[in-house]
Amino acid sequence: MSELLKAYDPSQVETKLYQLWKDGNYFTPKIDIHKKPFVIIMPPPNVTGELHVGHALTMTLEDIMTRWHRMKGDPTLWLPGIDHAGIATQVVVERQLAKEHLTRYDLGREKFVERVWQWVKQYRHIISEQGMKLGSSCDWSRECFTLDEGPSRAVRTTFLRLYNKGLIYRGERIINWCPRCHTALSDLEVEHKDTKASLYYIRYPLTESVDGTDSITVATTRPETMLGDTAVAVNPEDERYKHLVGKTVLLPLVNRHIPIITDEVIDPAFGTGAVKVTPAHDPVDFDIAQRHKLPALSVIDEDSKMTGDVGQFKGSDCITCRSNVVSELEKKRLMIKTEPYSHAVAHCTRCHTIVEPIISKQWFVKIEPLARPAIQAIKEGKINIIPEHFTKVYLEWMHNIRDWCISRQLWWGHRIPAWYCEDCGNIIVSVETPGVCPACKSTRLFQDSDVLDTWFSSGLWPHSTLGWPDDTEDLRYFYPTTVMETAYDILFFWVARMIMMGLENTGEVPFHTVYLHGLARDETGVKMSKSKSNVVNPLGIAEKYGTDALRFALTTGNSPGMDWRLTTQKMEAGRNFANKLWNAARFVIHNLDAAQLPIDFSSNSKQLQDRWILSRMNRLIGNVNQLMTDFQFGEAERQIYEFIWGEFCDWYIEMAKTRLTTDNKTESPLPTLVQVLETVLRLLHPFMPFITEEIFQTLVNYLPDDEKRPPAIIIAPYPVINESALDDNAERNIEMVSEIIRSIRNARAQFRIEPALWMTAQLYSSDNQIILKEQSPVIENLARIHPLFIAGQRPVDIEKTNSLVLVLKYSEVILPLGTTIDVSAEKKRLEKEINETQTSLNQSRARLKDEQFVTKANPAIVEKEQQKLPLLQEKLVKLREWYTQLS
RNA sequence: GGGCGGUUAGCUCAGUGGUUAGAGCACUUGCUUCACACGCAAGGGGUCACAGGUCCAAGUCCUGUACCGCCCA
Repeated sequence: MSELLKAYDPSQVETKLYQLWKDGNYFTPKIDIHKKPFVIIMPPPNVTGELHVGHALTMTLEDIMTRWHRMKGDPTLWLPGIDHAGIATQVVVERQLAKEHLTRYDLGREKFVERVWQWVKQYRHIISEQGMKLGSSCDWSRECFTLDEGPSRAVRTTFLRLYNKGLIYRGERIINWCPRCHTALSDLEVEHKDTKASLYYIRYPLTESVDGTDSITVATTRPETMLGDTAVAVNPEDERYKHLVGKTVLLPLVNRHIPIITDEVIDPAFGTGAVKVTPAHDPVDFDIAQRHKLPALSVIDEDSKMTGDVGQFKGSDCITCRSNVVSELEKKRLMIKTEPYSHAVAHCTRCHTIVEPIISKQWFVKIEPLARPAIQAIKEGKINIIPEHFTKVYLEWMHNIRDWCISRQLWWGHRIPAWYCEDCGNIIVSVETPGVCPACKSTRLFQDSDVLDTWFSSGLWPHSTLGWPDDTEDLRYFYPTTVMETAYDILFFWVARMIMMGLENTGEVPFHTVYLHGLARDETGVKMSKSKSNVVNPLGIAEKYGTDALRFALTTGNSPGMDWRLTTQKMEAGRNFANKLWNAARFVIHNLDAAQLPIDFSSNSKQLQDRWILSRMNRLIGNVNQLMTDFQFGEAERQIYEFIWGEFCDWYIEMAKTRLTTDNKTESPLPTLVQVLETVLRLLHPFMPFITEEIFQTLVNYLPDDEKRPPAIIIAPYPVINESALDDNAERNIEMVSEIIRSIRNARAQFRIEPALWMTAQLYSSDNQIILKEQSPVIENLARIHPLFIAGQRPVDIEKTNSLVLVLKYSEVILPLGTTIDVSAEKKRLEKEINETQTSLNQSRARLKDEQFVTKANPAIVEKEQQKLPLLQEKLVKLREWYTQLS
């Protein structure tokens, strides 16, 4: 057996195996209208850069589901894609240009876009390669890019349809403006950071005094915007100001007359209870102005500089202007006071520049008619979110959603399919580029220069990738898809918009289940992000530990929606597990090789050890299938791990060694060894695809030819439980055997008996002699006992001073030690054990006496309790007996 | 301000009502045992944050408190 190395070496096999799967064309599903397909549309990674471990988790979880369903025989489609990531990619390429001391304006739109396409070409390739290295079994033949012809047409078609329904409109509204990116942003693209600032109290003089009052004091964090004030507002219930409502103030520095109004949104507890209203530079004030038909006066421009009729302040940036305004007000004694104040300031999520609310002409989606059915779909259970508590987060957001600003002043993305006629001013929205104006027949048309928010195309992804708006075979068969799997931080960006747009365009939900995983943190618990430069390249890990080890580390024992850390220990654990499995396989194959006979592993043995491991394995199979169905992948994987290591390797293989080496009459364990190995390989394959395929490919060379055997484990059937293999009796009997072995080993360790030394022992059990005699070779080998004497009743006359008596659940063991034992220490040990046994016996009795328990508890639990009682009683009697004899 | 999550072994985390709460790493002791030192064997280590409640039964469900974190405004 030279071809199986002593330690598993992933670098030798991964590339080869991925090629094998590709050559077999296993990633592309066969459409079968009689079967329900399983479909995942991959949330496409941004083309901004390489994948990080967060993507690796996404890919691994999706691959686990995909491989599992494929093995179950479902036509399975996992469709990969890449996102053009408008603003993010543009920022990245602009940064690259900056290193050459160039801006995008130096290149011009056409050249710049060309430059971005170069970037895309390079990274699209890298990202796909990374996906393959991670073992992703997605259908590369269907891979999509958001700017491909198909998805682009879906974008334009959707735009047109929504426009025609009046759900897309163009208008002047207050929007979030990034002065660095020079574009509008949606509410989701700004992040609020708590900032320490000042609250300024400014006195606005009344045009005429009322009852001795000649001014009103407002509080603000942004004194510079006062230049654009068009009102002062107070709460209608605020008694302090009732006499001033309807009066006029003279706005300082600009000497404009503005009214004092009331509005419900004003918080009387904030500052003085009176605030200035600047409709052009504050979203709340904009709403107030709409309600009161106040004019909006823009005083800050797209570069965050003061503009318009603000006299001496014109042209200065906001910050400079702020201090100038403050000192002017101080000179005029209108600045009452300032106090420290902490508040949330909006920043651009891409470049972290402070976002300026300004009024601008943009395209918007009227969101309420889209949100309503999206709320319904979740409430009616047509879509299920895992973990469940995100349902509330989703609904909360959906209920408070505002119209969505979709136009971006960028060059990279889907250009807005709207044209303006230079002659008659007509707006033409169209999927195809129009030649003439339908209104005036002019050919002087120019297209809107803006592009759409990237997330506009993301919202269409589950149907646009399948061919929508065309009525394609893919769309008919694979839509609605099954699962949308992604990190919870893009629930709103992705999932929510997909549900709205999917329902709007197709009338059906885009997917039935949303599975959300947590965010990657580094070893110290800090969230991974490029700006903190603590991101980890998954391929580095895969190279060092193996892809399977990485996948194991990412998913084992993790639960949905929880953040996680990737630690060296976890990766090592994954690598060690792979090596453990590898060596178990090596053991089996060695023995197959030595047997030189084809092994038919389909027949079921009657041997106790075999019945035991097959029973345990089938329990595992049952659990795993249920856990997978419930999306508890981490727990499923953990249980497979524990079975392979803790039961198959530690006990079954160790016991099998005795049967293989001693020339006895028992049936060979080889068929069962092969059967269990082959089955756990299939169970584990979705999680650790490479090593399981590699072992499978080697193992089959030693098995008799079988035409039904699949050529690769990737398409082998996933194990299903064989109920008839469940064997409580066998499990109890092996528990008895292992209890004996463990106790003898324990005693040997405690009394520091040389591990290599063989010693004798006597084993007493009135009810289990036959089984124990049958299992004695195993007990002897594993506890290093010879000979082992087995009888029914323990005799009274034993050498008290140099024998150790172990009272167990099902038996008693006498270990003659060569030396004299410390009787008082031994009595102490027994006392402790008697007490413990007595306590559990009391508990058990009390429970069984409790009528409530007996009548109300699950009968299986009661029965279990009843079985426990005689065992405990017997043990206690034996412990006491021995204690008395020692005295 | 509103909402959500977390608090379990020294550390990182599982635990989806059932009795004696688990894993990996770390720790102690012993082992070059013919699959594996990426290993084997035997151990030590827990008031499941706190306070009430529901239930035959609570780490698990409910209410409240404290601290940590996140999201939204």
